Amino acid sequence: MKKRLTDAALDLMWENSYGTTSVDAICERAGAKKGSFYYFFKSKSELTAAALEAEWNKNKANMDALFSPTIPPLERFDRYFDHVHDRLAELQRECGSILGCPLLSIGSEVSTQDKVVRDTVDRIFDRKIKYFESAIRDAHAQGLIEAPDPQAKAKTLFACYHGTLAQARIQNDLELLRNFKEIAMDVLGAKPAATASS
Amino acid sequence: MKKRLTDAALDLMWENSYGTTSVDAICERAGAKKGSFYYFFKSKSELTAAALEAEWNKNKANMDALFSPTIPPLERFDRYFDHVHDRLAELQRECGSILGCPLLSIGSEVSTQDKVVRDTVDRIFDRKIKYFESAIRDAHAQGLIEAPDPQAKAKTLFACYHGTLAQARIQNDLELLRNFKEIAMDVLGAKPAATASS
DNA sequence: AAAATAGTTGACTAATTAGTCTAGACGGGT
DNA sequence: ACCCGTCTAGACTAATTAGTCAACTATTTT
Repeated sequence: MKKRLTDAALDLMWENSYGTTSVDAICERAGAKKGSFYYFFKSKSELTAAALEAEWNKNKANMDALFSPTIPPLERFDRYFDHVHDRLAELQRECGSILGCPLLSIGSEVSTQDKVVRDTVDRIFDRKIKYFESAIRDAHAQGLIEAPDPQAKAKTLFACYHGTLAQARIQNDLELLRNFKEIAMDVLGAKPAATASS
Repeated sequence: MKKRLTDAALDLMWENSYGTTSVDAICERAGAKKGSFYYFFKSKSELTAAALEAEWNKNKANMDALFSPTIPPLERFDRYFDHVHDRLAELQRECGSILGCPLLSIGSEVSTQDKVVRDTVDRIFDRKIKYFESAIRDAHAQGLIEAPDPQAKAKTLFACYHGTLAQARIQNDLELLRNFKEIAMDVLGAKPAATASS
């Protein structure tokens, strides 16, 4: 039931927003009653933090696979961006909208008002950037890109990607994400032929 | 009074969010009563659209000056990013938080639910990108950067910048924006010496 | 001065909100 | 059979929400 509640919360907040997602609506979708909700979580804010952490845990294994050191470093990005693209396309079929990144949407919405959720978003962002950072460091070591400061480069690419996700959500346009691979290589300063075996 | 209402709305929504900014709160800050509100605007949603348009009009002259063709193209970006940085720093002194870009925060929050506001955000984004696009085209013409598709490059830089603004808001950290100039030049592919007279 | 227009007031509604509370269901251990 | 911790049920509160409305004032037009 705890899982049903966090799942329902994330679904609703991702599709709509934190503010417009009521506790009643979460309960209804989860098939729970108010009492259960407040048995497991002491507030909507805490549930949201738990939901974001749960989403992270659900995706972690996949992230580990996508960013496996066995894959050529720049190809990791290719696969990751493809994967997100495909998932957003699938969600669009279900709900009609490009939803972007829930961490960014929810984080940006509540950041000035809700410390618990904000800190959770912050923490998860940090973890995600580490994947970028390590792939960039590997790419640099192999001479595929020039990146003397892998962490800075990772933050840049991360920001660029999330900006694109946000735009895609606002404009409800998946097209922006279709060729983000090329944009990413551009941002990273990779030579066009450095990715695949061309 | 109409102006007082749109000003109040933008202030509150920028600092907090669309969802947590109530009509009552807007009225109180504007020194207006409910009746006046609904005399000028037929809904909270329409007021928001008006507030965003008003904010755009307030900034337009400044944007025109910052992106004046009389300024070397890459320097326009330098000045613009500096200007936004300074403004956000000033707002931080007033309210304690880095607020990011209201268009992105509000747009991302309401995009799946409010067509009026969403379309307004969309329109204003388009206008802003045009400044980037034309500066990039000029920079390309002068051989400062390689940008065969200025519009695509403008969208990329725009997305990257807004991603960084969003991160700055979520992490409440202005530092991310301090050296965005360098990041931008990196994204644009400008040679380090191409900006100033070094 | 009369009339029309523009703007203001604040009480009102009906719905929704997050969160509380008491009573009880369920199952495992003794 | 009994207890006890985990979990569920759903009525309840008190506050807040967006939006309405009819009466009022101020300003302009004729």
